[in-house]
Amino acid sequence: MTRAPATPPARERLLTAAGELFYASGIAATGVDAVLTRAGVSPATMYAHFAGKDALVAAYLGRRHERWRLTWDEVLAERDDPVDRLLSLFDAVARYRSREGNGRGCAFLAAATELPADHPGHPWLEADTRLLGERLRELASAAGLLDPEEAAATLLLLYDGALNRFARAATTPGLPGDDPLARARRLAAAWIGTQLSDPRAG
Amino acid sequence: MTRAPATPPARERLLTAAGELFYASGIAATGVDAVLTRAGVSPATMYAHFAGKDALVAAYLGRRHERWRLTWDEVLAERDDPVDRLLSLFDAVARYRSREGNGRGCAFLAAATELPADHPGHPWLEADTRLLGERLRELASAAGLLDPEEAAATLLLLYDGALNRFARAATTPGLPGDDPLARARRLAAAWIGTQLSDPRAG
DNA sequence: GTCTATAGATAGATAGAC
DNA sequence: GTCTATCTATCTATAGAC
Repeated sequence: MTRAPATPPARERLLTAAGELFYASGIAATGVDAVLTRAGVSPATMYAHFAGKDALVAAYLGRRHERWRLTWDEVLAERDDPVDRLLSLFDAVARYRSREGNGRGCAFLAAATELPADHPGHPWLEADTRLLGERLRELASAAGLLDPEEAAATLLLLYDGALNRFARAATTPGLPGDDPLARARRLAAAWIGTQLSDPRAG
Repeated sequence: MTRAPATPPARERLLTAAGELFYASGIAATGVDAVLTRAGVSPATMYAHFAGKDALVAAYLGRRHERWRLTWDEVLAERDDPVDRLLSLFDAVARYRSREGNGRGCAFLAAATELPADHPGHPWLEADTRLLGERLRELASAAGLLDPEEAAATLLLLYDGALNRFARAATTPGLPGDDPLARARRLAAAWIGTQLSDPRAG
């Protein structure tokens, strides 16, 4: 076990700076130069670690996906009740937010608007969506919901809604209602209730 | 009444081209040059009509806001039942989409990620959110819902969710469930039902 | 109102030394 | 692995003519 250096290596500082700037100001609008300045790294060093800006963007998205997945894993490991496990999506977002402070909504959806389809970071956007779809289907199935596909679609809708509301709130204060995450969870729980007692409702 | 020219004037062609490119590829990623080429307009002409790219972006957002508002007005004018009027939000989105074909979700939310807070187009992002909040509150109130604030927050959540699902579907096919707009409307209608019969549910 | 040609700023990326 | 200095392409914007 090696001792952690006082200053993280350049690659690490680059990813941290990229994560902050790309998320806060958008990917296209953030120049490589801004990332370098914030990281305190020289251009040559960056290009020694990453093939170019595109590769840095892809690494940023990959790291974000990984952290989100681990957070969700962590929350899932704490839940036993099948319905709680299905609703863990919203608890995981809350935990991720308290940790990483993503006050501007979903980084992957934002990136989806900015990146062309052939961008090297694009697979991570697909991975994010696939993870959500597959897990929600499995958890809905395990919770005994008759139509896991329908359940996954409903929870995904509420999840996307909550994240989008964060993005909205970041630009315009004074919106109706606060804590969209809690609201989305409540709505999801109520909907799941209707599915358990009467499979044809909803 | 003047006759419409065979070729729209440069200003019009610029706004059309900007609308297509900014929406499809993102604002920051789209150069003025690309807009000029698509519009078939020279740089000098563009700068005669708009102070700069920022002003063009603001005009693009303003036009989009106006068209969306008019579409919603139009749908509202066709509805008499108070609950139908509240749900008209989703019908208006459907009509707007069939007309303008916004297959990538909400342009204002996408712009919110890209534009800095002091950008001249920013007021339009706020106008979009304010329009949604105020109208939904009024319509919920007129529909006799006891807590219009709560209703507006719920419908806004579902609206944002549906639009985000479109953005997601544009990058990753094969998601659970289709037609997020119809799903959002169904969920909204069901929720409104619980509010009318029992004000404390939900 | 519209064009051609070009200036000026900034972005992404590289060379070569330590 | 990391730096300073620089190159080149691109982008926004302007000058001056028709």
